[in-house]
Amino acid sequence: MNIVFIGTSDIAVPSLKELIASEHNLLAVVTQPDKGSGRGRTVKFSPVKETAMNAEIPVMQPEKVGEDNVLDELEQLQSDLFVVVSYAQKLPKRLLEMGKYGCINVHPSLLPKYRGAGPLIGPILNGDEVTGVTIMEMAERLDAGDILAQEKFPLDPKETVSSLEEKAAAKGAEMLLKVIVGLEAGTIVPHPQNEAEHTYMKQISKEDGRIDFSKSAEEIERMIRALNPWPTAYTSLEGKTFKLWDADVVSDSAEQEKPGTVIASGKTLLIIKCGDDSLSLKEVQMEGKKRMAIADFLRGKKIEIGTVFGE
RNA sequence: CGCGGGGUGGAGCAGUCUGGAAGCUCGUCGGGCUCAUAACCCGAAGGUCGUAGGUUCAAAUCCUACUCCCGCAA
Repeated sequence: MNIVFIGTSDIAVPSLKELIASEHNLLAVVTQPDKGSGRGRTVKFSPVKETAMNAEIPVMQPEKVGEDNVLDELEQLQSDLFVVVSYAQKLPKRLLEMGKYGCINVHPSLLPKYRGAGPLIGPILNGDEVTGVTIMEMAERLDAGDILAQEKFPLDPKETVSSLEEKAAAKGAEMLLKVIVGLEAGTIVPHPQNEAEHTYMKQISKEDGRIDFSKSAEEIERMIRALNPWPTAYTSLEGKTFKLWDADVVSDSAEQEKPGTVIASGKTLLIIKCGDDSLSLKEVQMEGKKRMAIADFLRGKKIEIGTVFGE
């Protein structure tokens, strides 16, 4: 089958690699334009572009995929199918109807739950026990298309967005090839999403990472995992940003302490009071420093009991 | 040329401004104390102070270039 792949970030790479390794014919890869990013504004290629270039597949990087000249170019490719994974641009109707088998999307959540920008973050933030990957026929409305395939898997108690992304990317890639086979054979029956059950995750911003210690320790611990690797849950210490990469919930008997206060400090231990229960910090990062185990951090920095974080 | 912090024994840091014997808290190894210990006491090993060059009687410290790591911003 002739396929055009549309995607950008890391989570799209396993799917792209599967397609490259398959018998299908990749006509082109569409990805976001290179832009100066990172420290010192170095221009870096997207992970998808890297992969495509290594496989010597033509790459297109339109500023807006909806422009007529871009669509004309895509149309000339005469692709049977368009596969979209994490592209971050809305696709116009003309493109959705272009391929013989249409335009399918790999979405790392159990649609209709977690439509939108944070499908990986939602399940962790809410403490779900199960999540999954959905492949759907793309519709004009965001993430609302008919479902072609869906598979579930359990979330690890210490799951982070990074670890979940890896799992979902691998699962998605595996499902993708099966779906393509099914489309060709005509054995897949699309079924519509249950609109009544849909939930939506909005884009997370840097500010969402600031920790409010008056929340429960459990809530904060989930937030730490949900915001790893970006933007990372953070607070402040001595006027500097202090990121939390890992922490465990512990019960305490210091009900009267103000949230954010250090209630225990030792050579390998630092416990902060939260609104309900406390957090024992495991891995932290001080502004300008690398992330490190709490024992390493405490070796060079003494934290007195009573110190208050986030002020 | 976006802004900024940093690279010092195995780990985390101080020392750099005001050049003049390599330090702190740990870890490791050996010994002691102890019923015992992650506790305590005694001792030891372990460092091209990111790299290269320069200034100087003398450089971790001052000057120049390079490199790697990190925070912000995007």
